[in-house]
Amino acid sequence: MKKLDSAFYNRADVVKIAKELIGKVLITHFGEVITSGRIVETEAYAGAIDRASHAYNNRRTNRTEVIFQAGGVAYVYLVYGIHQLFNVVTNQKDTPHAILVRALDPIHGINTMLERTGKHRADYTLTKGPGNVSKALGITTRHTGVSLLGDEIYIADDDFVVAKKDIIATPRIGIDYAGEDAKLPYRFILKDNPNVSGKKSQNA
DNA sequence: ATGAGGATTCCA
DNA sequence: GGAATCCTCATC
Repeated sequence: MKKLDSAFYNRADVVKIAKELIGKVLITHFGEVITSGRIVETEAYAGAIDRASHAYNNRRTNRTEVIFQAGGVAYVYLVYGIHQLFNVVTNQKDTPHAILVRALDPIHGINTMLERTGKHRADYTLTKGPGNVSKALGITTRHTGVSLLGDEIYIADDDFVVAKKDIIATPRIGIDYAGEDAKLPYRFILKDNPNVSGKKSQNA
């Protein structure tokens, strides 16, 4: 397993990186506890020019500041007062690009994921959807700003091969407020993977 | 100080 | 289809 390095995260094309993250492995290692899963769904958020992005128009607030850091850190925030969403920050300092990880195929630590989520069966809902990804891997808003080059949270390449034709681009989910930008094909899913979130009509 | 709204999930 | 739930942000 090769941990992705700063050269991977610091590139300029956030949409391309979002696509490349499909098939990579997201790992959390807190204390002695390791959980991981293969990334099967991502969404790119193109910063200043993207109405769907929290950093649209270079909006800098306490919350969004971490997105302006150089690529390779975690951006974790709370939505609906309930769910914590894990993002990967990319590009250079002051260019606020981020990629939301929306679904995983569980690999390691499934029993721990069941404990964390309070679920009783390891079915496809365990890491389906961005709220569930964070919950299963134990990621919370405390981890916003954590480096992905460290050992607590990181992404690795285990040489798993994803065929180009098995990666499908679609519009992003839950961003109707973004006007025309809501139509951009910035969401990537691994074809036919049961963990992928959204309705069937959103996965073609 | 206040109020509106959200990159969701779960159940009916 | 609708509630849960609370932080963030813009505005007053």
